[in-house]
Amino acid sequence: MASELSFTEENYLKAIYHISAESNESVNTNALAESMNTTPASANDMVKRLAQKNLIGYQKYKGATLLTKGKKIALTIVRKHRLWEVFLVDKLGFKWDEVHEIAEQLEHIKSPSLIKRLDKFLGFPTMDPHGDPIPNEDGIMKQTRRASIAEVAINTRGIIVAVNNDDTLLLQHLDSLGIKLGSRVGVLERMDFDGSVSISIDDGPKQFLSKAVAENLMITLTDTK
Amino acid sequence: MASELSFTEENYLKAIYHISAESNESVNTNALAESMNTTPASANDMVKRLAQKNLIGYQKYKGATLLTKGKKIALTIVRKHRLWEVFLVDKLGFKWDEVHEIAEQLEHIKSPSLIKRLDKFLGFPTMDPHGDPIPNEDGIMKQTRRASIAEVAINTRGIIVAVNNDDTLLLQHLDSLGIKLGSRVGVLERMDFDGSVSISIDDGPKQFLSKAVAENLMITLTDTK
DNA sequence: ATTTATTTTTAGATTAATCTAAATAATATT
DNA sequence: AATATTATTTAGATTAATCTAAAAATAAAT
Ligand SMILES: [Mn+2]
Ligand SMILES: [Mn+2]
Ligand SMILES: [Mn+2]
Ligand SMILES: [Mn+2]
Repeated sequence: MASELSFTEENYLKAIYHISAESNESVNTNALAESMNTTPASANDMVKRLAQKNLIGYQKYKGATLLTKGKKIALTIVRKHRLWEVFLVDKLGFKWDEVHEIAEQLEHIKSPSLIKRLDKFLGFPTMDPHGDPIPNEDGIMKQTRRASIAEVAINTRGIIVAVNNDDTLLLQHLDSLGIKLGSRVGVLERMDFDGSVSISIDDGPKQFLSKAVAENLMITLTDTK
Repeated sequence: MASELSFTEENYLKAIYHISAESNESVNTNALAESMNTTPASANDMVKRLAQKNLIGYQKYKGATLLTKGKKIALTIVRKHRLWEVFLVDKLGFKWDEVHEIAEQLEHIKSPSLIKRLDKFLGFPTMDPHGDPIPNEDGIMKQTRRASIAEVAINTRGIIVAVNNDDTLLLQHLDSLGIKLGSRVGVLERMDFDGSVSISIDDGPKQFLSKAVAENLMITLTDTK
């Protein structure tokens, strides 16, 4: 049977999913431990547990990879996390930099019908407040083509669809600049010296972003004119 | 510091609250164990833990009582449970007999601002879908005067505000009779032989209720005419 | 190819929450 | 008052999840 996973097991599966989504490689113990804010010994213990349950593939010294069943669970957690974030922002009026920790708890509520109804109540959203795609019930999410403002060509225009960083300080900085999801961005100039860029938001005045900030701002390419 | 209670500790506090709400006596080990679906040994262990934390008063062989701090926590859990039940019914369209188990999970989400916003989003309700009062932030709830249909005088009129039983079979039976919270009831007759009663719902046709059903239907007294 | 450094795994402890079975205390019954 | 019954507590184990410290394997550097 499904045998009901613990919150901890679910969180590990999600961490393995997120880490391997970037690298496409098997997830090594140290990276997993760091992501989970725990020790390599603990991560190793859990990896063995999850392998036992046929949720991940694991061989000694060779890291972990999600198996079909584990990946499906991970995507369900991601789906719930992002749907709840939409609820918190759209319905309860939270700001987008306040919702992650609460969603971290809500994502573990076990009730398929709850998520079905929540999805409908929210109007079947495809993106969370940070622009990350929401997997559907089958774990499929439409991958929008993206690039960071730091790497995009001059004169590129696009729409901000994601911020690759949950750091509250960054999110608040963006708020103060009037930058939010859905903002239309034009990339005007790039200083080769430090990688900083000048941009305009919604055809407003020129503003400057450091490379560190620009790297975290993902846009969909709409127009290169 | 608050030191963050576990779900289990919260559930025990809530159970102690509910059991002692009826009897006004200290809660004995066996009753607590039964309510928690566990063994007396486990309940006894937990009672010692909670006493250690000054949440409950406890002396060997003399049962447990909530202390100020523990009662406040218990009432917060009850508040969250009932607010979430309102959400599930009013916003997501669940039926009132489907929400308890989900609320049992949601009640443990830790975020005061979430509950504040949820309360506002729901329009500051004072009753949950089963007619139970929702404690405010200070743990105060307005106690409506209630009586069961089984004990009320003939010709009493009132509004159904609670069903004293979570049994799905009962709740479905009531649904089939068109009886729900907020229904206006007139008590027409009572058979002394078996305690069954005839009533009308919302001035509709005469319907019969067994004593067992009538006992679980609580009304507020509006009119004795 | 050795040596050094890093990563990964194991061994052994700890804490929360639970259980079974046995012991003890409190009640109830003769 | 002695005995039987019931309620409560303790003793000893178990499981999940975690840790520290030590051992083993792999990778990197000389
Ligand atoms: Mn998030
Ligand atoms: Mn989580
Ligand atoms: Mn309930
Ligand atoms: Mn609960």
